[in-house]
Amino acid sequence: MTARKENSTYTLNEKFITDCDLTYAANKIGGRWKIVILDKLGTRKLRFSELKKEFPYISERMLTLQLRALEQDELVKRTVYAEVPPRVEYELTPIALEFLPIFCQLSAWGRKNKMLKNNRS
Amino acid sequence: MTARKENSTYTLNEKFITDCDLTYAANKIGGRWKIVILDKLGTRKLRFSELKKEFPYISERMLTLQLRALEQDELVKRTVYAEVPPRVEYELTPIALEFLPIFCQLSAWGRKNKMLKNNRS
DNA sequence: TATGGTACAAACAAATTTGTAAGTAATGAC
DNA sequence: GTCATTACTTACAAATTTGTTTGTACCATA
Repeated sequence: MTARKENSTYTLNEKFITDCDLTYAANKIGGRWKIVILDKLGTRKLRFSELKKEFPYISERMLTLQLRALEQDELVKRTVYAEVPPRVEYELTPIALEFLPIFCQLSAWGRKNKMLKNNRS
Repeated sequence: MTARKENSTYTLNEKFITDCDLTYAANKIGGRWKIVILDKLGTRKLRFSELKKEFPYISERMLTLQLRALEQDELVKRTVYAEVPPRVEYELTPIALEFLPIFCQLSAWGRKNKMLKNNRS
């Protein structure tokens, strides 16, 4: 959300990349956290504090940032319950659900190729 | 490849994330360039200069770095022909080929959801 | 002897991402 | 009136990623 030079190569490259369907999708789930968060939410709704427990070392800041970004991209729906102490639940939207089979395949690739790598070292 | 603090939260988080099959795989193709490069190489072998033409604003340095990383991860095979002027060809390895169907699905997701977004704005 | 094309490498700089530490608001229990 | 709880926010700092610029090795050809 910081200001950015309009015509830096950085920005031109970014545009080029998000024009492509493939990398448009990839960017939605890029970075260190988004995929795991979506994956966790794939099994069930979770509150902020429950999510935090899933990732032992994530900072609250990071978790909030990622959730906000996912919300912005309409991959996650946020529901606030006006209680004290507050309760907030996060769940996947329909378009995020479509990612789940892809995650499965990625996961299968990972499982397989981690094994191959281990058997050689 | 730079030195890093061994037990920073950053590193702990990274370990946590690459332990997971899903994010292990995601990390192999993460960042701005790897997916597009693999995708281009999915159609045919390409030389360095041909790849560069595919991405109008990429710097040679970036392209080299990404190709090196992909080679390191055994997703890309590099062949040098001892000619003058030099010729180097890049092609996918068998394990990289397995990513292609996943890219297709990601691409389909992108196409669909970019359209949805455009129709609303 | 000078020039040109290919595929880089090195030094540096900018931009973005991720992490740290501290603080806030609301409210009901003690 | 103090404290604990939850889900954050803010200001700051560290780490990583990406980009810019300049330079190099190779030898064929002019």
